[in-house]
Amino acid sequence: MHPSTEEARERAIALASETMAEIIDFWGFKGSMGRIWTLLYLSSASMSADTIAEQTKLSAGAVSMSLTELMQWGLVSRDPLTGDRKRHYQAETDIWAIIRRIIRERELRMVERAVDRFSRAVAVLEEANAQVPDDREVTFMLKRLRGLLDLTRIGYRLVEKLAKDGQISLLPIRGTLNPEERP
Amino acid sequence: MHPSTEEARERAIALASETMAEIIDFWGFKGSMGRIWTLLYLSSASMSADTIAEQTKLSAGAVSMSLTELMQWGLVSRDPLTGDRKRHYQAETDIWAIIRRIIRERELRMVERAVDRFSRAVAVLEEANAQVPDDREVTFMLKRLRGLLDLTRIGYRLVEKLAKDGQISLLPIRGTLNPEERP
DNA sequence: CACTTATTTCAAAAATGATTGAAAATTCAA
DNA sequence: TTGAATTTTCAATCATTTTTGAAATAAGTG
Repeated sequence: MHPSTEEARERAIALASETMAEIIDFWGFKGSMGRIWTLLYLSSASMSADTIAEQTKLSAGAVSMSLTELMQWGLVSRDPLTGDRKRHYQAETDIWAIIRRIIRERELRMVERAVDRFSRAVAVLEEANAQVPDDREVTFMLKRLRGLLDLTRIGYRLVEKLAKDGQISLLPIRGTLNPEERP
Repeated sequence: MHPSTEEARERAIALASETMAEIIDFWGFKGSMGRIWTLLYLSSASMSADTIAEQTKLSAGAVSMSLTELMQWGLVSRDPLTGDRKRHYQAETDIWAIIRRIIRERELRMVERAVDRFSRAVAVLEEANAQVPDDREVTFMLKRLRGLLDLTRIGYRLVEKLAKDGQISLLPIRGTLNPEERP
């Protein structure tokens, strides 16, 4: 760690961690989680919470909470071998494994919930339709809602497959998205 | 539109539009955009802004702003044939086309920006490395940062392909995500 | 143990994002 | 044109999320 490279290292960290903050924020995590992960990812040595706080200019509390969440998602782990009172943290580097876990534990659940709710909406309308048949508007809504439900189910299988083996083809979607236009 | 089906229709709309609000919010749009789109999508007739405001309990201003944004993303269009002073709006129903447009115009740009910024970070370190060769830390950071950049570039090509023809395989990613572990 | 240091928790503050409401601008029918 | 109706804009308000800071808890050391 030559001192004269410090400025360059700092600039690189700033650029990379801001970028990662944006990406991770887009995925619904706090930007500071992205910054902390990047800081650790770009450091050859593991870091203590107070060093992280210092470098990211976050409070001790914020760092503690972010680290907890990062560890819950498996993005960061504790360094077991550190001759120090303080705990040290290191970034998980298998990014593909991280992505799969997040897809499995979060995106899949979201799509699952969507399938469930769209199904309930369809059920409500089917019930009304049984009571009062031939209501034009109910028939229309049912058609569209079933299309949405079909699509969401396809999405579920896609995300499931992606989480499982990192392979995906969107081909089966085409042509089923506009159910009312089917022959 | 049999009056006795009204309650069922309202329940179905509430269920579906809440679900869509969640999904769209996750994708970084305002939830109310999802609610408005769903309301229009489930209606056989196009709707005026004030009807939308009434049904969604949003202010005229919020509806106007949301409709503008929805039209910019091609999620909603104006109904050209309406014998009415007021403008009427209708939902775009080709969901696959919508998804592709959003991927093309938004996700792709985000990944593009990320590639650019990671490249700049790499350039900064390469410069430092030329000045002061053999700095262990700079070397380490370069290795990791190049891995991140590679990965982002693969992501770019993937998203590009997805936007272009709705087909994607993540297979090429595997094995390149952990660059320091390559043979 | 007892004591110091490190970490977590959480209510309050700050920051950010969404919505309102009313004024300004635009549209359209007469 | 004009003027009523509609739509847009935007500063202010409201709501949500993130961060702080300090007290409470836990962990490690001698």
